[in-house]
Amino acid sequence: MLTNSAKYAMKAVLFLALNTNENNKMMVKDIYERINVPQSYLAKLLQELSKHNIVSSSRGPKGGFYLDDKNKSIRLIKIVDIIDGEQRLRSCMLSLKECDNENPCALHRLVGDANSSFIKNLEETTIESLIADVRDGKSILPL
Amino acid sequence: MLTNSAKYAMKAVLFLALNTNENNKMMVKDIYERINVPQSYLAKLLQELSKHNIVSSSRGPKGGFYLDDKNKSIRLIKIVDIIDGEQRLRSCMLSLKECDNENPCALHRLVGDANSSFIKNLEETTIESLIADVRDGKSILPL
DNA sequence: TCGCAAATATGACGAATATCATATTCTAAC
DNA sequence: GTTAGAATATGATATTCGTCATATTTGCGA
Ligand code: FES
Ligand code: FES
Repeated sequence: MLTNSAKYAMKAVLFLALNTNENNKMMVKDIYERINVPQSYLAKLLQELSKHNIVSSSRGPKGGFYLDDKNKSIRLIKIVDIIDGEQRLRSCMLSLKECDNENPCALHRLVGDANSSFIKNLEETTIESLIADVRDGKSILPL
Repeated sequence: MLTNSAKYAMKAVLFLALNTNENNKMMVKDIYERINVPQSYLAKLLQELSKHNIVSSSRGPKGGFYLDDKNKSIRLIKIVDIIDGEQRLRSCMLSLKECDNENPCALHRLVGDANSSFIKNLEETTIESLIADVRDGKSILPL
């Protein structure tokens, strides 16, 4: 479903959303232990996300990664599409084409609307709204 | 979610369920094109499934793979657990532990009951009942 | 302006998945 | 029995994913 890289990226972005802003940046070396992602790997992922403007960054002393308000309004789907590619999440269980409700493969009804509703949720949910749940204690940021 | 191998295995088993029985076996070389799976790869998968008694087989002239009635009453989950291992399907979106509804991670509600209901369906559905849909034209076996 | 602290770029390596190939073993049929 | 046709066992290779390491670039602060 999601690759490990995408999960790490999510954790990182969510963590940044909770702990940073324009005036409060964080460096890779201060993040990786908190979210349990290998340091260099995290660096690479954040650089990739930065290149695509999902997260913001600045170099030099006092530099680091952070999320500004614009970043926080980004939808989750962008993260996984950038890290995993757009295909991975959307391919059918049996063939390699996209799901087709008209001509469902034998497994289609087993997965039900599960997958498509998951995708839809990713498309609709912004980083911002997701972390609200964490702040409210409705969900947690594990590890 | 499912590995490519698991998808291939599913296709193969479903195909065998539709086209074989004790008196009507099929060889790898007559199957692989029909389900669009590389020949040697399919062979390996079927051998693995055979070892675990998901499919039946016999060697020598007139031999091949097939599904008997007992095989057809097997539940789909066994196929994926054997090919992918039991963990893969069941790990949480963000951490590596199993999902916990008490302490849901930030993404838990996005995937909703999607994943767990998919697993449940796999646990409940037998090969037999699944191919009934194909026979009835309710679903297809793609590629 | 200089030096240092950070991200960035690049690429090497390892591990798991996907694929291919071949030698061996079993067995039905003659 | 012998033979030929099939699965089986084994392992080599390719590709993708995950991880690590390092040289380079950029910009803040003294
Ligand atoms: S058509 Fe195959 S999962 Fe939807
Ligand atoms: S607790 Fe993370 S997906 Fe369920």
